[in-house]
Amino acid sequence: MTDREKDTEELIFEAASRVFQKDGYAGARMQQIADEANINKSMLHYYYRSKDKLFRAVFQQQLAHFFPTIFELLGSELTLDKKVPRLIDAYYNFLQDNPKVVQFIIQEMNNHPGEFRKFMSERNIQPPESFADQIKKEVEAGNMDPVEPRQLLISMVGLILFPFIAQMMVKTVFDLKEQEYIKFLKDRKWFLTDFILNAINYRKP
Amino acid sequence: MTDREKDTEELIFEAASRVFQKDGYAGARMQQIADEANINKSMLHYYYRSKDKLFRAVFQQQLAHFFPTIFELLGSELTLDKKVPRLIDAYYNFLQDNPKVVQFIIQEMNNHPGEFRKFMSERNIQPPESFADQIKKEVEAGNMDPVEPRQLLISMVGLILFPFIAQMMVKTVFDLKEQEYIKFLKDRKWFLTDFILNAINYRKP
DNA sequence: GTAAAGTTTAACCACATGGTTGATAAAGTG
DNA sequence: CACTTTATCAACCATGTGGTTAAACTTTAC
Repeated sequence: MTDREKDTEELIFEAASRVFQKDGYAGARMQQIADEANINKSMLHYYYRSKDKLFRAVFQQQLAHFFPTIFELLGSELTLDKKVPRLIDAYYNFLQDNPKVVQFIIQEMNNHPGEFRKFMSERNIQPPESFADQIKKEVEAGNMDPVEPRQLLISMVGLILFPFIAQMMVKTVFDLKEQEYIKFLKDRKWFLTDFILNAINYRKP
Repeated sequence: MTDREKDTEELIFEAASRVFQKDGYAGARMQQIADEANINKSMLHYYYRSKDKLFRAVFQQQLAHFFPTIFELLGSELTLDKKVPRLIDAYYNFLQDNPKVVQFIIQEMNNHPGEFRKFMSERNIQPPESFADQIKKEVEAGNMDPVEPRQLLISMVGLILFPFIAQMMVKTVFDLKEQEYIKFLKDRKWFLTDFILNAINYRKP
C-alpha cells in the first residue's frame, strides 16, 4: 500500500463518516462524499464497491467504538459511587469528539436492524454479567434499594444520552444558544451522578 | 367537501404518516406512499402539491400532538408524586399507539431544525413556568432536594423516551423478543416513578 | 339534461442518483 | 527497459425519483 492509496481510502472514509452522520444513509449522496473528500466519485466505488459497503464500513467502525468501551467500564471492579461518574465521563469524552454519532447509531440501528444484530452477536458484545452481579450483591448488602439491573442500565444510559440525541429539542424548547446548550450539558455532568445514586438510594458501605 | 374527497385526502395523510415514520423524509418514496394508500401517485400532488408539503403536514401534526399534551400536564396543579406517574402514563398511552413517532420526531427535528423552531415559536409551545415554580416551592418547603427544573425535566423525559427511541438497541443488547421487550416497557412504567421521586428525594408533605 | 367543477388515471418528463467504463498515468517488478 | 499492476479521472449509462399533463370520469349546480 503506497502512501497515496492509504490517503485516498482514508480520506473517503472520513468524508463518508461525516456525511453519513450528518444526513443518514438515505439522505447521504455519493457525490457529496466525493466532494467532501475532494476526490473523483469513481474512487468511492474503486475502494468500497458500493454505497452500501461504504456505509457498513462507517457504521461498523462507529459501533465498534461505541459499545465495548462502555461495557468494559460497566464490568470493572469499581464501586457504584465511583463507577457511575466514570461512566458519565466516558460517554461525555466520547461524545465531545463525536456529537452526532449517537443520533447516527440510533437512527441506523433502527433502519438496519439485521446488520446491527449480526454485528453485535458476531463479536459477542453484551453488557457484562458482572454488572448485574454487582447490583445484586449491593442490594443484598443493603447498600441500595432493590433494582432490576437492566432497568438501571437503561436508565443511566438514557439519562446520559438523551440530551445528545434530542439536542435540537433541548435547544429549541429551552431556547438555548450553542454556548448555553454546552453549559447545560456540562452542568448535567455534575447533576447526573447524584441523581442516579439517589434514585437507587445508594449508601456508601 | 364530499365523503370521497375527505377519504382520499385522509388516506394519503395516514399512509404518509406511516411511511414517513418508518423511513424518514429522505428514505420515504412518493410511490410507496401511494401504494400504501392504494391510490394513484398523482393524487399525492393533487392534494399536497409536493413531497415537502406532505411531509410538513405529517410532521406538524405529530408535533402538535406530542408537546402540548405533555406540557399541559406539567403545568397542572398536581403534587409531584401524582404528577410524575401521570406524565409517564400520558407518554405511554401516546407511544402505545404511535411507537415510532418519537424516533421520527427526534430524527426530523434534527434534519429540519428551522421548520421545528418555527413551529414551536409560532404556537408558543414552551414548558410551563409553573412547573419550575412548583419545583422551587417544593425545594423551599423541604419536600425534595434542590434541583435545576430543566435538568429534572430532561431527566424525566429522557428516562421515559429512551427505551422507545433506542428500541432496537434495547432489544438487541438484552436479546429480547418482541413480547419480552413489551414486558420490559411495562415493568419500567412501575420502576420509573420510584426511580424519579427517589432521585430528587421527594417526601410527601 | 347539461355544463361546470372536482377527482382520478395512465403516460410522460426532466433530472439526480448509484454505478460503470475505457482511457491515462504512475508505480512496482522481472 | 518492457510490461504488469494499481490509481485516477471524465464521460457515460440505466434506473429511480419527484413532479406534470391531458384526457376521462364523477359529482354538483342550475
